[in-house]
Amino acid sequence: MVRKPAKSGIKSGVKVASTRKPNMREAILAAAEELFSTYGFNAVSVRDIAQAAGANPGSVTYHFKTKDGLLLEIYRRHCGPMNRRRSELLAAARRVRDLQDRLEAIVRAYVLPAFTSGSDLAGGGTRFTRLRAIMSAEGNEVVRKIIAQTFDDTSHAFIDAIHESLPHIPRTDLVWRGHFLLGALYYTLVTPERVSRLSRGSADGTDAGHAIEELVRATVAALQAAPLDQGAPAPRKMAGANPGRALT
Amino acid sequence: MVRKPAKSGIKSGVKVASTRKPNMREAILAAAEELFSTYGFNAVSVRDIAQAAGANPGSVTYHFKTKDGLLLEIYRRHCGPMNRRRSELLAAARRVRDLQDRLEAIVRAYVLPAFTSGSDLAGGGTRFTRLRAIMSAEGNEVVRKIIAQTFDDTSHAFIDAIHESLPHIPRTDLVWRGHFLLGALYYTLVTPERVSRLSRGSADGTDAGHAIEELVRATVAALQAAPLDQGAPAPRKMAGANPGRALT
DNA sequence: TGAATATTTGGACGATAGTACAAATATGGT
DNA sequence: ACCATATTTGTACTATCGTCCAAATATTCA
Repeated sequence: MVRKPAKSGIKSGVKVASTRKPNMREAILAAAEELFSTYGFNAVSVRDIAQAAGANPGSVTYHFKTKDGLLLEIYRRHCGPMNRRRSELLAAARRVRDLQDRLEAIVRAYVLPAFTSGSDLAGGGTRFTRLRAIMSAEGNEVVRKIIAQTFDDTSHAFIDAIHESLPHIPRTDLVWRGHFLLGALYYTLVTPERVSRLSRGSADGTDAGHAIEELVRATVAALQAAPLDQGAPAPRKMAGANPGRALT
Repeated sequence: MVRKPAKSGIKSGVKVASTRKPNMREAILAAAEELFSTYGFNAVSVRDIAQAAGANPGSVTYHFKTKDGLLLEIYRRHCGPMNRRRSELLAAARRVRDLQDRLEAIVRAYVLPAFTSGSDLAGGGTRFTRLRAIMSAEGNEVVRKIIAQTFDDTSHAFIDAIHESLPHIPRTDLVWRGHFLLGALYYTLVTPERVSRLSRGSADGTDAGHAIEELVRATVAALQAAPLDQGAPAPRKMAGANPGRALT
């Protein structure tokens, strides 16, 4: 890691009785989640995590075998609950009668679980979503597999639900717009203070509730836009759009 | 770096006469740009760059002093031309009579320079934009300063132009939607193959022209959406939205 | 050509990375 | 209390990191 000049108040080599962790495994997971989601996977060392958790570097190896294993466990922790919550909200949204309201409910069902932390572990919350954002940019190998087998199903379900509300728009366009939604969501969580700066203080980038509403409003409008002409799109390919890249 | 199992055809220690670089400095810059934009700043070592450029690790130090200096020089290379092109296109867009067309032209003026590579260096192209995307996620220290003093002006100019076309929408909402545009743009460049996969082959995520059109269409619609009620937004703050985070 | 300068080379430095492992300690059931 | 097991600790190993530097080589220009 590069940052964090200030050493925590713990003097090296001195035991701190009051800080004894009842479950070190959980403490390591929490510390890793926080550090990874802040600085990225590559920039954080196992020793950084151990120190932040008040543990010994060897403990990390003992509980999770490797650094990748630790990342894997974090994903395992959150993916299930988050997607389950999404499914619940999606099912409820599907029952909304008014088509306009239903579409908005669907989008909200997708966005909300990424922000709220549920029972502080269940949904995942902003920390985990921020982690996913960083991992998608860094293109981590381990994450790619988890995503493909965990999130693609959920994404399909949402696209399908949206397609039902907007049957006149080709699926392809809806896929693109869902893709844009995810990008906007990630970027909002990764750089919350930029909005504050650009709007000269009139908006607060750290106001999650407001961010959700803005995102939902914008996404619904984007989804409803007229589809592109099926005619003749530009043929040019992107230069070096490296094939093995990550996702979600 | 973690990937790239296959060693390039160059045998170690054997001179390759035909591959002699006339300008090693440029070769290093190109290699660094490609590697950084693919694997991120932290995951790529100076030695990786030197090898990819057919240079000696010491040469990198000689030309750019530090790894950060190399990154800085890459930004210097691209920021000027890209923002100049944006200004040109924005000026032209402002002259469009029809309000709807003008708005679309403005958005296109923002998006286009991020995709096209101009004279293969001038505009920057997808490689540089992909690099910016990754750097914003990794939260690099060096980049933060460059962004604040280089891109914020441009962003303001675009927000202002959009505001002129949509005077009934508060600036705050337009800032949010511009923010979402940038996130969508970044995410599209970072994970181009995901769209292909989710749309079951009917769309090609590496088709830059199509991506641009989809992005413009969606963004214009989002910008035109009715603003949020000024009423009572949710008060909750995002957990751990770490203050020192990057941007653009 | 020869001297001055610019660049490249190869090796080295200390720091830190991920991981492994034996010894020390804590824990829980009988 | 005792033993078996689970966990924590401290340390060490190897690999690689960014950076430095003196010598070797290329280049430029009077």
